[in-house]
Amino acid sequence: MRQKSPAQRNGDRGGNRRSPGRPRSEQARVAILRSALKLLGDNGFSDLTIESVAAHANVGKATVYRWWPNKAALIADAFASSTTRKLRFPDAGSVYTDMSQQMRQLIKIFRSRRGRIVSAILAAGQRDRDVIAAFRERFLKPRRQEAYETLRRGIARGELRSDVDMDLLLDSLYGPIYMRFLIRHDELTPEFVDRLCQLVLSGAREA
Amino acid sequence: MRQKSPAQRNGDRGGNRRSPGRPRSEQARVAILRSALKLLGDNGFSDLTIESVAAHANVGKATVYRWWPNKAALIADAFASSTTRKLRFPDAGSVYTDMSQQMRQLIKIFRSRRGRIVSAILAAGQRDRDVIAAFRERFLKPRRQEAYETLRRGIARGELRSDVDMDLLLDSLYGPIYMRFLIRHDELTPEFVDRLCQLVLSGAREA
Amino acid sequence: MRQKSPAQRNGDRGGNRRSPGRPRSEQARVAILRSALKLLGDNGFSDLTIESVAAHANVGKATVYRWWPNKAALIADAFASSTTRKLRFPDAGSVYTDMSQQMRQLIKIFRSRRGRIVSAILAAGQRDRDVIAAFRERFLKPRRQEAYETLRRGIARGELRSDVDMDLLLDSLYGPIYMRFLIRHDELTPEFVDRLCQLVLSGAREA
Amino acid sequence: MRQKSPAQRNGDRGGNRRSPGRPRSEQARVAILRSALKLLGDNGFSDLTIESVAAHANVGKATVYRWWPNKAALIADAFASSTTRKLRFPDAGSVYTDMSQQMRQLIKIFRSRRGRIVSAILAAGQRDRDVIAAFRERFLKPRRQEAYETLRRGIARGELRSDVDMDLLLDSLYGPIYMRFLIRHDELTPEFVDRLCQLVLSGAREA
DNA sequence: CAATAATCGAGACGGTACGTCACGTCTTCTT
DNA sequence: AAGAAGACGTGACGTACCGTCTCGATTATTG
Repeated sequence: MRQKSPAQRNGDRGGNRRSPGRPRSEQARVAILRSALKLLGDNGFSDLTIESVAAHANVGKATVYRWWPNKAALIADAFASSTTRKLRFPDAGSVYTDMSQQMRQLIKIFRSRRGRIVSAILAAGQRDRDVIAAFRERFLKPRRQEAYETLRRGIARGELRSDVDMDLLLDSLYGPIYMRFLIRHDELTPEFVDRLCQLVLSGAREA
Repeated sequence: MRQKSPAQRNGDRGGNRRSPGRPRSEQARVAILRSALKLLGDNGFSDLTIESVAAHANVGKATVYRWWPNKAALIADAFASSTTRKLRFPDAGSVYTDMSQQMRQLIKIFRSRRGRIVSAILAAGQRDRDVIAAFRERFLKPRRQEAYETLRRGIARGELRSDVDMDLLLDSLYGPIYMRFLIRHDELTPEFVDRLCQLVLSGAREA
Repeated sequence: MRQKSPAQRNGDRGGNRRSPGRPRSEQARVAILRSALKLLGDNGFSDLTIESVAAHANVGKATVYRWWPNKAALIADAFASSTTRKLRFPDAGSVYTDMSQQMRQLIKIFRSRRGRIVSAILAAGQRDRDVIAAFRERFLKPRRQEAYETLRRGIARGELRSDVDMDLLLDSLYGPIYMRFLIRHDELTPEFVDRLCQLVLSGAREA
Repeated sequence: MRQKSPAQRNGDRGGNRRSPGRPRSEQARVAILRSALKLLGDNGFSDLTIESVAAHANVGKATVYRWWPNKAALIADAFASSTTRKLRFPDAGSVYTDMSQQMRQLIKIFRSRRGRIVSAILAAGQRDRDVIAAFRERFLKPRRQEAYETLRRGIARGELRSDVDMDLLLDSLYGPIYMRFLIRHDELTPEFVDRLCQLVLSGAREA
C-alpha cells in the first residue's frame, strides 16, 4: 500500500476501535487521486506538481503530504486505484485467440491517453522502487493470474507443452509490447500482436 | 546532433574560416559529459541537475546551456558519447549461440552500474522524445544492424524460416529482457536468456 | 477580562443557575496558562505557538481557541495570572530608601528568567493593544498605586515638593530602567538604581 | 552590519580586485529596503512577510534571503538605512532648550507613522539581539554622541555639575519617553517633555 | 434514570508563509 | 568570442502553524 494506513499511524491496538480525532476525508482522498490522474494524462509527468494537484482538488497541500510521502507514491496510488476493467481474458476456445484478444486491448490502452500515465509510472518507477512495485502488484500481477488460467486451459487442451514455463512465455508475449511502447522504434498494431502470438506460441506448442 | 554546432551559432559563412573569438573548450565539453554520466550512474536521474553537473565539471552553468538546450539533450549526448563496446555479435555457427551469447552480455550491462544510466535514459525518454530517439539511434539501431547479419546467416544455414520477420523476432528476443529490466518482476539470469532464445527461436524455425 | 466568560457564551440567563453541560475544566485552564508562561520564558515569543502550548498542556488545540481569541489574549492572561510577589514597597522612613529598594527588586526580576516573559509581553504589546493594556492594568497600575502612597508619605515628610507631578516623577524613575531593559545599551545594576534615584529625587525636592 | 558583505562571501583577498561574477544589483537592494519600510509602516510587523516584501519590490524571494538571514535583519537594515536627519541637537545657549528641543522632535517622530517602525524594531529586538544591536548602533549611539556635546557645553557653562554621569542623565531624560512610547500609559506631549527636562536637569545642576 | 448539552482530547481539514533549491538568463571580469 | 563566477526573477519543494472542523468520550444539569 502506498498510503499510510490509519493503523500505521495509530499503532493499531488490535480492537476495531476507531482512532480518535477527525477521520480522514474520503472526499479529499478521491479528489486528490482523480486530479493526479487527470493532470498526468493532460500534461505528462513534468507538469504534475503536488501544488497543482492540491489546487485542482481544492485541497490543502499538507493534506496531500499527510497521506503520500512523495509524488511517485501519489502517482502509483492514483494509477492503482484506477486499474482498468477492460483487460479481461476471454475464453474463446484457443490460447491464440484468448491471448491475442487481450493483448489487442492492452495496446489500445497503451496508444490512448492512458498510455501517458503508464509510461509516466514506468519512468517514475526507475527512480523509485515503490512506484514500480505498485505497478507490479496492482497492475501486472492481477492480470498475470488470469493469464495463467488461460495458459492452463491451453495445456489441458493440448495446445501447449505441459512443461511450459508460463512466466517465460508471458514475458515473451508482453515484453515486445512493452519494449515497443517505451522505445517507440516500431508500431504497436493489432497485426504485430497477431504475428507475435503466432511466433511465440508456436515455440511453446506440444512437440 | 544534440549539440548546437558552432556553425549553427555563427551563421556558417561558407568558407572553412574558423569563426573569430576563443574556440570552444574541448576540455569543458568532455568534463561536462563525463560528469553527467557519473552523476547519472551514482544517484539516478533525480540528482542530475544542470547545477550539479556544472559544479562537478568545474564549469560555468552558462557553458552547459550554451551547448545543450536542456537536460534531456545533455543526457542523450552523454549516453551517446559513451558507446558501449563488448556488445559484439559472435559468429559461432548457430543463431542460438550467437544470439544468446550477445544477450548474456547485454544483461550483464543491465545489471551493472551502467544499467542505472540506461534505465535513467529510458525514463527520461518517456518525457522527451529526443532522448528516446538518441537511445534508438545511438544504441539500439547499430546493434540491430549487426543482429540482422546474424539472423541472415541463420536463414542461409536453414536454421530460420526464410520469410521470418526479423524485427518481430528481435523484439521477441529483446523485449522480455527490457521488460524484466524495467519492471523488475523477475530475474535477469543467463538461464533466462537461454530458455528465452530456445522458446522464441524454435517458433522461427523452418517448418 | 481576556477570557470569554461562560456567561457570555451561554447568554447568562440571569439566575446563578449553572448552565447545563460539562463545565469548563479548571485543570485544562491552568495547564494552558502554565504552559504558555513556561514556553515564553524558555524560548521567547517566537516559540510560543498555540500548537506547542496545547501539546505541552496535553490539551486539544480547540480548547485553547474556545477560551482565548488569539495568542495575544492568551499571553496577556497568562502574564496576568502570574501575579508577581516581591514587589512590595517598604516603608523605611525616606522616599529614597523606599523607592530604591523596590526598584532594586524590579531589576532583579528583569534580569531573571521572568524578564524574558516581561520583554516578550512588551514586544507582543507593540502589535496588540490588548496585550499592552493587560500589562498596564495587571502589572503597572497596581504597583503605581502603591508608589503613590510612598510618594505621598515623602511629601508629608517634606522630602518632596508638595506640587510634584507624581506620574512624571515615577516615569522618570522607572523609564530609564525599562529603557535599559529593552535596548540593553547599558547595565541594570543596583548602583545604577541608586544613582538614578538620587538624580531624579534631588530634582523633586522641596526648593 | 546586517548584510552579508561581498568581502565575507568571497574571502576578501585583500586587493581591491572585484570579485568575479555578476555584481549585486543595487536597484534590488534599495527596492527591498524601501518595500520593507513601507510595509512595516503600513501594516505593522505581522503583515511584513518576506514574500510580500519580495513581491512589492519586484524581486525574487531568494534575492532577499541571499542577503538577509531573516526578517529581523532585514528590518534592522531597512531602519538603519533610513535614519532620520531631523534629530539634530540645536545650540541655543542652554542645556534645557537644546535638549527639550531635540526631545520634542523625537516624540514627533514617535507619534508619526515612523513610530510604528520604531516600535516594531524594538519588539523584534526582544527576540533577536542583532536587531536591537542594530538599533543601538545605527540609531541610538550616533545621537548620543551629539548629546554628549550638548551636555559638555552645559558643564562648561556651569549649568550642570562637572562630575555629572552623562549616560545616567541621558537615560533619565530619554527613558521616560521610551517607556511612555512603548507602554502607552500616558501621553507623549511637548509639555511632558518640558517638565521632564526641568525635573531631571534640576537634579543635575551645580550644587 | 434517561435525555440533553457542553466540554474534553485528538487529529484531519483548507490555507498561508516559511526558507531552500534548481531553473534558465543575465552581467561582470578574464582568457 | 568563450570561459568561470555568481546574482537575478521565477516557481515548486516539503514543513510548520494557523484557526476551523468533526469525531468518540466524558461530565454535568434537567425532565
